[in-house]
Amino acid sequence: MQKEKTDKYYAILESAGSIFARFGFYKSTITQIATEAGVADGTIYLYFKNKDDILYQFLQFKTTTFFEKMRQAIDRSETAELKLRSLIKCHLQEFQNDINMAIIFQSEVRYRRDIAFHIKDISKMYLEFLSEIIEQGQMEGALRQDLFVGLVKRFILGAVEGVINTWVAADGKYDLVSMTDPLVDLYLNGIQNSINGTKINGNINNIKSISFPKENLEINNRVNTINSNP
Amino acid sequence: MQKEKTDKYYAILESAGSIFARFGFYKSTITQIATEAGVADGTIYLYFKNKDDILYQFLQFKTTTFFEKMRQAIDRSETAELKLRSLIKCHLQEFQNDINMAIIFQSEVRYRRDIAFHIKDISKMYLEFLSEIIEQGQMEGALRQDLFVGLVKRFILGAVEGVINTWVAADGKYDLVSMTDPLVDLYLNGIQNSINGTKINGNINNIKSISFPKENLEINNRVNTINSNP
DNA sequence: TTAATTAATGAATTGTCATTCATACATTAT
DNA sequence: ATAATGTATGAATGACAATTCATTAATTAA
Repeated sequence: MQKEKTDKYYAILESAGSIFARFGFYKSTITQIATEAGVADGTIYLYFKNKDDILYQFLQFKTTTFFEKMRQAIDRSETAELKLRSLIKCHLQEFQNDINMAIIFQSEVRYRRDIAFHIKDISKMYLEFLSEIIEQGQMEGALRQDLFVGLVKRFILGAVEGVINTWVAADGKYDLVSMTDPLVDLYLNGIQNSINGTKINGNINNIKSISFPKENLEINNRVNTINSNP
Repeated sequence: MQKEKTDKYYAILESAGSIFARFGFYKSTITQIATEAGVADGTIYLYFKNKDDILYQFLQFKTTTFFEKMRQAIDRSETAELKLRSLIKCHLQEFQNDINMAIIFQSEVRYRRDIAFHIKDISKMYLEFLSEIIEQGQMEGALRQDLFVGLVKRFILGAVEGVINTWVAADGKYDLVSMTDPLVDLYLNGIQNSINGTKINGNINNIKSISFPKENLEINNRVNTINSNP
């Protein structure tokens, strides 16, 4: 087992990302991953313990970078509202930049509860960021005092994920990052202390011009495994 | 292949639901399903084409009932706001009543894009209900005119699913249905036309007494498949 | 009551991969 | 130039599980 993270290591990781995203973890084979990475099947076992370990390391690698960027995005902003906006924007941006990661996070991670155990729970850190922001917002007086934080943070995370799922289902054909402001504005008009006055409805209107896909686009070019005559 | 939907057919379906929910589709075996249903392995093939077909029929069966109830819930209410409340309540209620279905919908369906093709896209009908409600609300003047409906409906669906995922991860230990009003109130304060006056914040405060689980509860009693020494 | 038909069984078959490992190649040290 | 060490290969192995099917049991018809 190689210790170094060589070029080959990363080639295998990225290839695995693309294969897992395309076929799902269980229907992906080592041979597929090896071929796409341009190595022999056996070579994979010089760098990874087994198939599970490939997924595990992929997630580990991606989440590390992901959360570092997220932390920076938050710290760069002052007020809770700006922090929230940065967080969501960063989330959408990173997923847009790496659709394989997006697909794997949205489907594989939720599915594989055993993986979640090893990745010290991806959503946990995210939800902690959100708690932090919401509580700061309440201190500042920008957010309502009567919020049930435990619910609000799931509410926020769930909604971003819903938007990402739609984007993934449409094969990433439109600009995801431009959803940031309309989305945050939807949150705020729920979270924001309305006594506080002026709502930020801003440029919500002109977003209508973005072509959001029809629902039935979601079932495009996928392999059907229900055999009619087995 | 039997045509009739006998007791045995339903026994197998429910058993499959429980096994799939427990181990995930790929790690579930026909033998497990057969044993739990109290039949022989071969018997399953008298009622189902293959393993995929079991999942497919399970979803078909569950969604049919689910959407019938949902349609009724909506039609029973007058205003858009009440319809939305009924929809969400019905959703949470049905999932709470059948946690196996909840688990399979939340993890398996999103994962298996090939299944979505056969189930004419579960979320599609849901999103259509939401469109209908939102547009009615805009007609009534209860909801903002400047809403981007395509985004708003994903926003709503995503947030409910986020709340359900948390509940599932906590093994359904708390009352999910009681999340309805706090959740809808979060939506409304974003969607609701604020010129329209009186916000419905109602009893949002006392919800704090419900013990929402800590994030790290999400990784409880799951089987770990990453073998240290394969 | 016996024959015909239908339903159920579970051991045997079969296909599919993950994983291994004997062999070959490459690189560095002597 | 040769040995020693580290990498890479891909055919062979073995485990596992979905599916089949010859056999048995149950039910219905005559």
